[in-house]
Amino acid sequence: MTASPQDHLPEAVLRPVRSHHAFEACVEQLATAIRLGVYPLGSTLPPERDLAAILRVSRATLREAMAALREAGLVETRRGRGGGTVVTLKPRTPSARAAARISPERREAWLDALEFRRIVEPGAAYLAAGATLDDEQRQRLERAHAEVRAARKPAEHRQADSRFHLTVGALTGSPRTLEAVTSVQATLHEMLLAIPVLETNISHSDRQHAALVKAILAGHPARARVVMEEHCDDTAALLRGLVG
Amino acid sequence: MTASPQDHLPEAVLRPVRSHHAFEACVEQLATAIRLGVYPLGSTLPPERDLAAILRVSRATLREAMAALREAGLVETRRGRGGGTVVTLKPRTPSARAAARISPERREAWLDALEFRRIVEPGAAYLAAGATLDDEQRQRLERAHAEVRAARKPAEHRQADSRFHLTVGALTGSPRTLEAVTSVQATLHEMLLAIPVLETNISHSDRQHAALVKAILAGHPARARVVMEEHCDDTAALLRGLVG
DNA sequence: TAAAAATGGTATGAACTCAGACCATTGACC
DNA sequence: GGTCAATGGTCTGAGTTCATACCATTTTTA
Repeated sequence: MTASPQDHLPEAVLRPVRSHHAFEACVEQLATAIRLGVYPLGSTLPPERDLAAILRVSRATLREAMAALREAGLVETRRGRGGGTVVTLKPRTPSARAAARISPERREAWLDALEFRRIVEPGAAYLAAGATLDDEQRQRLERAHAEVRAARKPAEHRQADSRFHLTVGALTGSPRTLEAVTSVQATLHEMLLAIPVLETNISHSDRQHAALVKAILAGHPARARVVMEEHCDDTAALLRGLVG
Repeated sequence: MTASPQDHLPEAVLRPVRSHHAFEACVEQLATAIRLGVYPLGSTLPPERDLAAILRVSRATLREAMAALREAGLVETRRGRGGGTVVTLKPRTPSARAAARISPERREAWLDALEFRRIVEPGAAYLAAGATLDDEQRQRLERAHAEVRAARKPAEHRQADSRFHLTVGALTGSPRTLEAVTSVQATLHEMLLAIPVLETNISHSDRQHAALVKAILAGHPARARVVMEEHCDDTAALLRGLVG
């Protein structure tokens, strides 16, 4: 039994406790959900009381977050029955804004996200393919895929792609896995908006999506994982070249 | 563009923002680090000011957490130069306490952790084997492995095993991956203490550890991943039978 | 032996968060 | 048209957390 902490584990294992301001964390989550297209343009967010319960936060705090979202132009709010908060943010066009200078820390975080994604999303595909899916779940996956194919503008395509990956994560039935996929997609989305990326090869990407859907619906975990790995590798290769 | 939120993603994507009390989160993290053996019996925690900085929390809040740890008998504190807070918690013997009744929610969370682990730890092994490791890192891995083999009492073996897996996570160089491994190991540790598990097959487990170390040091990612997958599957099969 | 340094211990006022109650507005339903 | 339910808007007092000092104790070092 040693009398000193092991190796350099301590510094690496202890993580910052959540950010001071709860309302900032709420803004973060809601803005991410909106940008990723979980709540698309024109959709209504849940009532404040419900959202507060979901985020485990007081209504007062949630309302601060909502005010910030309103301020930033992501949503608008109407009172009264049938009212609520509606998404007004149009999906941004990728690379619409010139890439701001990227801090080294952010660059590190981005590259880390790509590595983590290479683990998490293929794992999610594996789990989803191994799960027994009911008809509704199968339709959900096919609908998400159809929306990606149907999207014409780059901005819509980007959101539909996020939703597709989140849907795969949701099909795993594993909350932790979905949380990891969400976190990874949020960072990926941030990267794709900040980097003036060349037009991605959409048809190539769609062939991979199609193969993935097929493997999941057919219940071939190993196949689904390989396809997702290739998909992640292709995106990562493109992005790494532009970031690193 | 629809006018309603997509599918059932919203409920699944939005996560509770944080536990209300920052000091509870600190207690949680520190207690986990101590129980997992990151800070073994007799080791000294970092000074309060440093810990507060690491956890991004005020010293006042950190001290509340420390008081709780003292209260619970995990640590003792001495003042003055050369003083500090020392770990006094002896590692618990697995299944020393009769299994308390396990709530359905906890059971769900545990099963979820096993699924997530099946993704994360093999992924970490893959990354670690693919990374170029310097001599110190290689020695760290071998030392962690040696400590597992050297451990005689079940309680010490349990901690050494945790540290071994955390070490693999740390070797990936990916903060997100290490965070995921830490979270998974914390839940796994909780399970192993709460369930009156049969004596695990230590020699079997050690053969897998040895194969894993070999694959990582030799730089064979695919091999490392397969070995870790089998290792996770074996543990999971054992635990699932007792939990589910 | 005295000073300095490193550590935990204490105090204070401001900012944040919470829970719960109540108010105001609007649309749905009878 | 009237009633009511669902929704956002407001208020308040208590509990938490923070940042920043300053104090007390012990060991190291000059």
